[in-house]
Amino acid sequence: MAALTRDFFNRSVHAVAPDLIGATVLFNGVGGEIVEVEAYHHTDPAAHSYGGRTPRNAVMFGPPGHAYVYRSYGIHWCLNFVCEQEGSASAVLIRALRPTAGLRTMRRRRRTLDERLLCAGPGRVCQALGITGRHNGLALDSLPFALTGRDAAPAITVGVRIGITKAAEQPWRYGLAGSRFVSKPFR
DNA sequence: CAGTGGATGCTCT
DNA sequence: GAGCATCCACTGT
Repeated sequence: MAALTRDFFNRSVHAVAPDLIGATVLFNGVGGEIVEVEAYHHTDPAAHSYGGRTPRNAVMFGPPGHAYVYRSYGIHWCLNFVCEQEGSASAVLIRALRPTAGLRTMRRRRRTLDERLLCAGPGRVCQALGITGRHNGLALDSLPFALTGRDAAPAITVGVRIGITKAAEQPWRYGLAGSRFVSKPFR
C-alpha cells in the first residue's frame, strides 16, 4: 500500500473521489477505510467555492493534497481533501469510514459503542478522529495525517449527494459497494 | 423504519 | 437575517 501523495490529488476531483474508496485515512493513528465520499467541483453550485474565494473557503483555492475543514450547522466539523491544481477550488468530502484503528479512542469521543455509527457521516468522522477547525489547511502527506492507497479497485456504488439543495440531482456520491458503514444506503 | 424539530455558530448578502 | 455539504432524540407506524 502506497502513501497518497500530492500527485494523487492533483487530478480531476471526479477521478480522485472514486479512487479514495478503499483508501485508508488516519489522524494521529486513529481512523479507517474510506467507504463514502462526495465530489465538489468549483463549477458546482453546491460547492463552497462556487461563489468565489472567501476567508472560509480559502484552503479550497490552495494547492491539492490539503485538508479543508469547515463547521457545519454550527455544531459539527466536516473534512475535505483539496483536489486538482492550485486555484481549481475543488474538494472531496469524507463522509464515512470503516473504523480500523483507534476504536477505543473513537468510542470515547463519540460516546457510542456501536461500531457502525462511529464514522458514519461527515460530522461523526471528524468527532471520532478528533479533527476540528484548528486542522484546516494541514497537508495530507505528513503527520498527524497518514493516508495510504488501496491495493486494488473495489466495487463502487454511485448516488446523489446528501443534504444539499443545489445541484441535488448530480450523481457525485461514491460508496464502497455493500458496506454497512456508509451514512445512508445507496439507492 | 419514516418523519419532525431542536441545538448551535458562523459566513456572506 | 437567512441559510446551511449534520446529528440526535423523539414521535408514530
